[in-house]
Amino acid sequence: MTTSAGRTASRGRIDKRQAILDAAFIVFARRGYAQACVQEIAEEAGVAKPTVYNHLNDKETLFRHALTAVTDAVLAENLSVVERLRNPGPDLRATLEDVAYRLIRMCCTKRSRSLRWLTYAQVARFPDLIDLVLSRTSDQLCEALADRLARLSLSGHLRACDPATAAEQLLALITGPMEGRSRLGTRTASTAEMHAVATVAVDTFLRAYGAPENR
Amino acid sequence: MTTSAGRTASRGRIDKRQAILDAAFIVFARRGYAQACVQEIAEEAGVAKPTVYNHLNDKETLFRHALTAVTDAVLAENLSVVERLRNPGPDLRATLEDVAYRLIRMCCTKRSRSLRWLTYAQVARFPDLIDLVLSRTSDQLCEALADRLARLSLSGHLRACDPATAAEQLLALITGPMEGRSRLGTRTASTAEMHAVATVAVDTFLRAYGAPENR
DNA sequence: GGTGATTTGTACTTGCTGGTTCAATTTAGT
DNA sequence: ACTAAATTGAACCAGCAAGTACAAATCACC
Repeated sequence: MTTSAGRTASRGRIDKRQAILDAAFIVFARRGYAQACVQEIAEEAGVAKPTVYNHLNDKETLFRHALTAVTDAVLAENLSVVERLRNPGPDLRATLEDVAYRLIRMCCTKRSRSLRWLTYAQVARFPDLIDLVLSRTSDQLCEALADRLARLSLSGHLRACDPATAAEQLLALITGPMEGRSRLGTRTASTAEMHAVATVAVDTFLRAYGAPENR
Repeated sequence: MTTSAGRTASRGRIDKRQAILDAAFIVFARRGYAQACVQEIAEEAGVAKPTVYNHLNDKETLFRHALTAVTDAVLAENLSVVERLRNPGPDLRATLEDVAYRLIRMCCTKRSRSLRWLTYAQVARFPDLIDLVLSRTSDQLCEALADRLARLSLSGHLRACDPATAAEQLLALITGPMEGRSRLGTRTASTAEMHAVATVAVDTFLRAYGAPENR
């Protein structure tokens, strides 16, 4: 932790910290926490092993920093997708299908899958990471979606309902089937399959929550 | 469960194989695969370390056998719950809520959670286990549920629909929210919370798939 | 009681990996 | 060019766990 963010005393060469964190996530995602050895991370970052320990104290902080960084990135992407519901076009169903499809694509990203997998896999060793990752992804995403659904309900596009549970269920209808179809990320789903899941999820959602004219 | 099943040539003492497998699952669930040392498994089984290697060749086969055994047990329990839909009473909604609630309770079992966690956590090391566990739990459960829903559809209790997707979505509505609420099994959900999730899941399911009089 | 197979305890080898040390080298800024 | 910081490569230590060897003890069965 020589110079963290302030950046007055510049590094001897370029800033290798980011390269190390990126490499750490890649290697952790490839091997898992226990199997990932620091040597491999150093090689992936194009750096010597002691340099890794210069920037991050030990393997655990390396893991935490790498994971939180990716978590923030994934959250930002997800939120930007949900934000599309702020201006629903005349065809609500089409807009929802578009959002659902984009969310599915996000969840199938290598980065997103690795993030879910790593947090789930290390729940025994780092139980607090579950809370951090889950609150910054699922919870905030659900919250944002609930906001949009509430407005849609007020404007008469959806029937009166509890927006929080509606959001929770819509997300479940989207991510649940995809998790099974993709074998927890082992199999890569086709575009057609993702479209199909999105369509059918929105269909049941609108049957349950749509205003009579959208049902 | 001293002597397992057929077992003509009885072991020197009682059959310790089952005790070892049970202990293995317990310890693997407690520590994770990498952190679980064979010594601890042996102690948990009340057995010496070399005895473990007498019955199971190495740590990997130990893991595989323990996991498949638990998989089969969990599947059997889940199937027995879905079987309750074979005789739906006059109140379909109540029956569905009962089944949903029981499934939720199953999913929150320590054994069931450990099974999901272990398979997910070791996907990098044993990718084939994902297929084995998923096909014997999610897939077969979904299949059985689809069978029951198809009959309900034919008998006019549900609207005409594709039973496979209906089952997939009902399971998603049940398990998805619970996975988030329980923080991937970190937090133990209250009975009230489980009932609430079951009720609201069945409600949206019936809004989307119920026959007009059940909607 | 005898016999053969199984179990047990202990100790050992082996291999791997996290983390450190250190002298030599390279780099950035002046 | 000079200095101070950062980087590098290599070696090194410590700990931990998988798997094995082996002699002593124990059990099932006759």
